[in-house]
Amino acid sequence: MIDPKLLRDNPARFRDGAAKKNIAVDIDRVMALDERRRAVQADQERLRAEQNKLAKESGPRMGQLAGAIKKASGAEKETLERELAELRSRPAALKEKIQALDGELSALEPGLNELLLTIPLPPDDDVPVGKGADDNVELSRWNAPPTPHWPTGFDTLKSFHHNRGFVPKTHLELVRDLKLADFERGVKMAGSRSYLLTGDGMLLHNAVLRYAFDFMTLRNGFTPMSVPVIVHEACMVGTGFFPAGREQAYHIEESKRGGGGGHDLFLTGTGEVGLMGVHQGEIIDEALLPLRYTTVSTCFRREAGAAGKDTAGLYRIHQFDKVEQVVICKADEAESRAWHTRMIGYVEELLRSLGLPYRLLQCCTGDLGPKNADMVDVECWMPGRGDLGRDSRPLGAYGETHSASRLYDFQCRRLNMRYRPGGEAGQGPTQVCHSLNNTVLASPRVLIPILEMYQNADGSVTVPEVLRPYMGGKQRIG
RNA sequence: GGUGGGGUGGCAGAGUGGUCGAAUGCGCCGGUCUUGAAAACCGGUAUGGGCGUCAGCCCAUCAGGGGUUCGAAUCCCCUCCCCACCGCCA
Repeated sequence: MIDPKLLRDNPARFRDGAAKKNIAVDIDRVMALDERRRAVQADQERLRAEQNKLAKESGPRMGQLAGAIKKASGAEKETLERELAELRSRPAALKEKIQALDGELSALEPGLNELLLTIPLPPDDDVPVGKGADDNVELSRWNAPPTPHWPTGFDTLKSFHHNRGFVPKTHLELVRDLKLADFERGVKMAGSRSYLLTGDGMLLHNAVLRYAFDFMTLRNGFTPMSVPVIVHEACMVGTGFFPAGREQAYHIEESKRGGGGGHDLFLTGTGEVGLMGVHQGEIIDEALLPLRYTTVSTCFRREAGAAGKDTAGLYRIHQFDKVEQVVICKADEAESRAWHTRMIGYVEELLRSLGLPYRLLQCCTGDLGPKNADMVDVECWMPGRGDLGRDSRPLGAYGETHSASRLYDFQCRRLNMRYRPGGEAGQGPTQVCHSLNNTVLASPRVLIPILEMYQNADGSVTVPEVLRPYMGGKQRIG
């Protein structure tokens, strides 16, 4: 959520931000509702103050009178009753007014709160303005240098054949021929975009996840975590995936079961939700910041609206596993930016160690979600992807494998995660934390570049050297 | 799933209709004393929101929601969570 105070001070900034992101929100309506709410609230508070004062002043007298009336009779009783009735009439009138305002508030607030949740975080000024993915800007490329295994290295400007001397198979062909995955049975069991990983396919999947997890925890000091992947709606709203992405999440309607009770639950589409939810509603000890968490978790995505897109293979699927990194730091733009660079750096180092050519893309404003101020995607080279050449074989293309988001306080405000500057003894108000997140590695999607890049002319696949310890020393598949 | 007991400030723990945003202890911060520290003593110490140029004022919050009442931490209803025992279970 954005800071309502900032909205009041500078609505134009949020109007612009939403426009740049291509997100439709009626800022003027939010402002009007917000103003009305505060006016009603102020009225109500004034009346309450009066009510409290009256209760304090005349309350005890009322008690006395009520007691005296019980004992009294005749004219005396009548006098007392009259006095009591008079004392009661004023607070009673106040109460009616307060309740009327209460009614107005409860009619107003749900709508306002819902609208506030839909206002996106404005993109940073240095994010290029654009309509969609086509306007993203390439920041850098990394091409695999020569190795003993591949003396030529790999240059993505040249064809796979030129680089390696043979025509590559696509990952679909490789997993079929090497029996690494089974799409037919996956679809039989769970419908489209479902799959099984079998044999060496499963081993490779586990190996690369474990390698990435160890890379973040053992080598880079991130705290290893296991977090829930079925969560309450509050976690989804708090992390900013709802309401905008509601259609993307699997929904478990526990509340609809017989017997009543039970909260609805949602399957998370990324470990980010679980990691960010950990400290929901907490005031974090400043000395513990920045929190650096990493988790490996199964991710569930409905892929609503993606019908017909990337339907084949391991690219776009409903269930996958992902190592995710999250940083929760102080409210400081420079620190947030520094972490962003660092978190992308981890991914670059990881991909380089795997020998996978990649590029960094600065996402344009139109490609940002509601919750980020800035986002950098990492795309790996996938030889079996892209347009077909004259031989009806794919020419190769970059495919998104990572996404690094910088969110300022957008998430932490919704999650109510704060810290007190100056620590325990610190004076002054609490501050909302900043948060960032970035993929470390998602599999099986990353198996696509691994299999396609490491295939050999004879149809086998070499196991990347860094993964061999995680595969019992195995050097080759097939 | 069954039965019983609970949920109060950073923590522990009082409080069963007004004098309670809340005793007391611990912790924490500041001070006195001390060569220094400890002890002792004194003072301070929740969060969110609104108004105000400042000083400050006001409102809300005792798990959450609703109700009774002039007035609720306290009474009533619902929900959630925790603990104990029993049952079931990977």
